[in-house]
Amino acid sequence: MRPKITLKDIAKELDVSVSTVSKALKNSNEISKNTKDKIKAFAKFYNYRPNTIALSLKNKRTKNIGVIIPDIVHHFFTTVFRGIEKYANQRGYNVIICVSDESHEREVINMEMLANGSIDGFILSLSAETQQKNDFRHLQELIDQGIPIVLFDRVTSEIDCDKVILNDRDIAYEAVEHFIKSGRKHVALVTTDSYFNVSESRRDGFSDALRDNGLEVDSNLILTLPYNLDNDNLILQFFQSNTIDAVLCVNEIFAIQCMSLIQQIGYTIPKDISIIGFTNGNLSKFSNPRLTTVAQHGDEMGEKAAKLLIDRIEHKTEGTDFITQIVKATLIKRGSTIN
Amino acid sequence: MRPKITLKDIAKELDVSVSTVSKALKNSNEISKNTKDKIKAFAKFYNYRPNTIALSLKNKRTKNIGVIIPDIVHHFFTTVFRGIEKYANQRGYNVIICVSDESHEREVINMEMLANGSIDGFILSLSAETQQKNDFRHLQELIDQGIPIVLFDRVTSEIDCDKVILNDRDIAYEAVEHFIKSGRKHVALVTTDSYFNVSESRRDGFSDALRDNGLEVDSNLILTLPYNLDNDNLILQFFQSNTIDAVLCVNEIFAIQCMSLIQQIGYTIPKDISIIGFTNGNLSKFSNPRLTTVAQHGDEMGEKAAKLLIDRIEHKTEGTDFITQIVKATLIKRGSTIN
DNA sequence: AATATGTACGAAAACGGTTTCGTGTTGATA
DNA sequence: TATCAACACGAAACCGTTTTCGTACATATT
Repeated sequence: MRPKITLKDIAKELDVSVSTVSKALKNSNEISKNTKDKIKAFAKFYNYRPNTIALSLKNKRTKNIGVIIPDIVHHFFTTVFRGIEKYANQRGYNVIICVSDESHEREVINMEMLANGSIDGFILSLSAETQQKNDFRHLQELIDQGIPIVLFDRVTSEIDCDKVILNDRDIAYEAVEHFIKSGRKHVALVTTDSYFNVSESRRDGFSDALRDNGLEVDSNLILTLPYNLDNDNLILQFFQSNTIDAVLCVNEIFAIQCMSLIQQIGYTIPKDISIIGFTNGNLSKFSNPRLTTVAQHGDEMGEKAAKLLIDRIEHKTEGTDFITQIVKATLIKRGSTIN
Repeated sequence: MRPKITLKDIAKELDVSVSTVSKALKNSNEISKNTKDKIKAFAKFYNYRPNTIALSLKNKRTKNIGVIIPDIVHHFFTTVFRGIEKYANQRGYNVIICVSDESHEREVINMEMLANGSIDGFILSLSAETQQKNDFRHLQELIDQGIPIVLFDRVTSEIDCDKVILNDRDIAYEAVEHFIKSGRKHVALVTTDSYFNVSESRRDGFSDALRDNGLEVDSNLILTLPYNLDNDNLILQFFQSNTIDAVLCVNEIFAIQCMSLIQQIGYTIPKDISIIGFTNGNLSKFSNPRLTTVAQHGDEMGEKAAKLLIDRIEHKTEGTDFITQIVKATLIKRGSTIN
């Protein structure tokens, strides 16, 4: 075993002081060429790398950013994460990730765990429970301590910080108009409980599009599903007891479930019923027919969030107001709608 | 802004020494009850939390583990990650994750980046390129430095360390026998290039099962697909120009693609052709028919890997030989096979 | 010859903790 | 009353860096 070498080791071996070694390796012109060459050669030979922890302590900057997401086995969040990681690495940052599992408590614990020096800032998407409880004290606490935070996708207006969101309302509007343009008149919405800010925005876009096109918003055509349960019966009943010729689903799973059950009932997609989902993941790409879907551009959201955060950490946005960036979703038209 | 409070701050405020504060907060009996109470109350009021970085430097242990995976937008890897994170958090560890994106260079860069003090050990699954090049010097280097490593799923016999793998050969064998028991005689395999150790094992299980059941291994019935390309034509041609009544696919995407194209050709699943895939993700759960699949129990692999690593870090396995743990896959029988 | 100017390096403090060791004060014991 | 242990605390070292400041020596300037 050949443990890592330190400045002190080099200094002792070459019979100079630690400060000389440090300066030599930074090519300081306080040190003679001769000494520098000697030290550099030695350091290179023994593959010297400065200890990151010591640097963090000294600089009070870790070059780590903490990411808290509600779920990791989830297409959208992983794409966002990929965007964050890609951008952060480019700027020399590591990413520490924690999963809140939709739990408020785990969100708080994870953030507190990381906030004691481990990271320079947070990127997070609120857990379901946090949104439900409307309890953001842990965020405010960290902001008060001077730790920058960027919220993405599941955000809240209660906290003043940089944010990255999707144009949820507008893309839902666009999706519904896409239905209407192909002659659909009975457009349904399958959504989650409204404490999710994104669900609310999507519902707004849905309703606005109907009204603007002279259609009535029928609350019977809005199905609200609990998050992680077996919803098959609710969905079946919904489509059997209502006249529906198009349905917008706020996520991919709902869309695929609906598609499957609709077909099971005996309807043909998109002839009888058109479907549009959110999240352009593999489920949408490989379904039969292919699912028309809202691409949320998670990579882009991640990159934007990381840029906002790192600029804030490095004081590049010193003094400027907090920024909310909007990522524009795209409607990917495939076989589940008439295009 | 109210920055974090340090031992020194408390000491100054209460007019005692830093050492007294430190001891008091650790409830040392060197300190009088009176002083302890005073210090604890003060610390609690100001929400004192020891600085993790300082502790890391002192203890030469960070309580961080590094995870390197080839891809994050990937069901299997995310489930493994979830297992790692869950177990690691229980034991007070954070998880730093980096994505190699199947690139050898990124794998090396990421590991070097983390190896300078940021983490106490690594859990990784080799990138495609690393397996292809058979270049594991970066791993050996870290092991020589005394940094423990646990490999999972995509492992190599060239490196001596703890490992967690799936019983790939056996489960492939079981899958093929499942086909044969329902009367299938022309079993095909859709796989990736063999430099993946897992693909090789699965191919072995496939071949062995055929031979053991008196069937011939026909190399025409083995389709090797490149990793991330549009393979539709290759697949179509494969099924059109061969007599096939069952197909084992080494991953979920291949399985879903095959299912879709097979149906497109006009065959019925599972009447004409049965399908089994690997990875029990959403694609398999929501396909039509539901896909019979090999559940790889990523959570369990992750937990096992994390346990092995942390035990190694904490010297609980001091001196013992390196361990290879095998996770037993399960065949989930659904509609794409005759059960 | 006295002074100024570089040059090349080392000592020490700092980051925020933990821990070992030393020490002044108190009360008990012989 | 002298001795000793127990108690309660502080000083200092240490982890691995960076950086400021001081300084010995050589050379240049007047």
